[in-house]
Amino acid sequence: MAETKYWLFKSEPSAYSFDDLLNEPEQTAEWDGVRNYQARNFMRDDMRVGDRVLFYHSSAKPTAVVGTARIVREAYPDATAWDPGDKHYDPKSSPGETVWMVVEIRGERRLPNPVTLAAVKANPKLKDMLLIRKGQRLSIQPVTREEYEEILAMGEL
DNA sequence: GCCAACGTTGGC
DNA sequence: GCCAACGTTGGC
Repeated sequence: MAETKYWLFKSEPSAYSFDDLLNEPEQTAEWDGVRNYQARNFMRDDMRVGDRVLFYHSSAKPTAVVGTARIVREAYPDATAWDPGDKHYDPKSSPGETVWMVVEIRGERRLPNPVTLAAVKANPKLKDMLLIRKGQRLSIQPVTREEYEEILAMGEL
């Protein structure tokens, strides 16, 4: 059996929040609109059902990890890429020649105590997280098991 | 609203 | 293949 992996997904809550995810049927949503090759490669090549996800609110007050989720469906083509009316339309992609992919995630649990970016930066155990690396903008990032568990511990009161 | 950092595009 | 210009991300 493949080893469980750990991820951090960023979302601007004004566009799509953790509450939005929890309000979906089955708390499950397609993670579409990703238009970055590195993030796509993580989804396409590395994510497996059961992998754990930290859900992070960017451009929010405060910016924080607010909940957990799981990968519930592995990568398949992102149909929003060939919808001319979609915000993330990309003419490079077509049903015959897929460029962009999605996975599905299921919202799991809201953290009682959201772990703010400031709290992450203040914790020496988390000093290597990509999230706090200068200039790091990836919307999907790998996280180590240790980092994931530290965030969860901080997320309890 | 500003702007640094980064990825992508396109001219050459 | 280089690199300047441009668009986007995201913290502040």
